[in-house]
Amino acid sequence: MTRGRQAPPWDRVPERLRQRGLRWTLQRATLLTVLEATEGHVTGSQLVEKCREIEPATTPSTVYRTLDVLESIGVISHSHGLDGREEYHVQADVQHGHLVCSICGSDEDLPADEASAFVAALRRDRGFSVQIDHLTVTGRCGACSRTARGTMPAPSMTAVPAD
Amino acid sequence: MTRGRQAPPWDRVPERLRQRGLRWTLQRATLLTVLEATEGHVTGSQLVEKCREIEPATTPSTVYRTLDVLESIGVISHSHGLDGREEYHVQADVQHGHLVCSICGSDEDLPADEASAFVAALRRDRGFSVQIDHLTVTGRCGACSRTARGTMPAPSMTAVPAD
DNA sequence: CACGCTATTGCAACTCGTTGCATCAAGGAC
DNA sequence: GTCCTTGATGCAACGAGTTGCAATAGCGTG
Repeated sequence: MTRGRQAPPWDRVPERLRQRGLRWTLQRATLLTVLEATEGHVTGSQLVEKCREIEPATTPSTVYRTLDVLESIGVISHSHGLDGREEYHVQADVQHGHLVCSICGSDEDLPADEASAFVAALRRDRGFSVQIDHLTVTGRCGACSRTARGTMPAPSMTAVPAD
Repeated sequence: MTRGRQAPPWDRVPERLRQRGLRWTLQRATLLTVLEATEGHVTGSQLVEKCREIEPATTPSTVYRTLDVLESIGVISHSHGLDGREEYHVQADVQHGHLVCSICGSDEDLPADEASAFVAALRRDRGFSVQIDHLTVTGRCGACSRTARGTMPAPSMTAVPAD
């Protein structure tokens, strides 16, 4: 999925911030360094830890606030995992959502074009413009659909004796 | 919303629990009472509070654990709000997901049939069976799409001319 | 280069949920 | 009715994030 696009999303971030009256600080540089070295998605707390490896004085609140800022200028985006926990990922070349399996926890990318019809319909019928990068669809992945016996009424939970 | 269906989802819950070797307790009765009186969605903490109005001794952990149990037998289901916080709702007659606006926070129901093509495609192409009740789509609602001028940085994607 | 405005930081306190554990009690067996 | 198994409860400690606030420090100005 590494098609074209020359400028990485984290390019010229300091300038982009300053243009908006925001500031470039050591803490932000640290976080950006971590993000540049990150592939796929990470949770907020993982980012805090990674930042601490570089800069032990890193504070959670600063990281989370910086993540918000970076998201606002399009450097990253976030969605929510199975438990609603935050998942950040650097803006990929191809916009995508996520398919998370509520049984095994697997997480497949859902390229924007696979959801385009759905997105288009929502825009047409309701004027609702979907933020695909924030979309997380929960359900049962192919493997688990075949494995898990039809025991469960809704693929809601992971376990339960059920006897 | 209240089409056919004779048996409410919370009908015969005690029996259904016992059939699985689970138990019917005062605390569970309290929560069920609250749920029966609830329309739409509620967050976990709201449920805890409502339970406390009836039974002040209510403990959060018990409520959350009971919610898990009730979800496992299909009485309720949950999805995640904008901030990833839990949103519970009693199993409605019509299965639905949610369209949450990241600007004004509005939350429209998305009836299952409006997503059926999307759901069918995912099952066909990937064997993934979507849990529609857990689906929360984030984006801009119709009103905000028209109103929101580039004022807000928030909806990362959709806008952000980055300058 | 010094100045001043205000964005940013770090801390502490707080909210929402989760989890380990010892204790309690539902409810089936006899 | 009493016993006994094991599910359920309450508590306390914890993890992820958020927020108010006073102190700090970018960075545009003059």
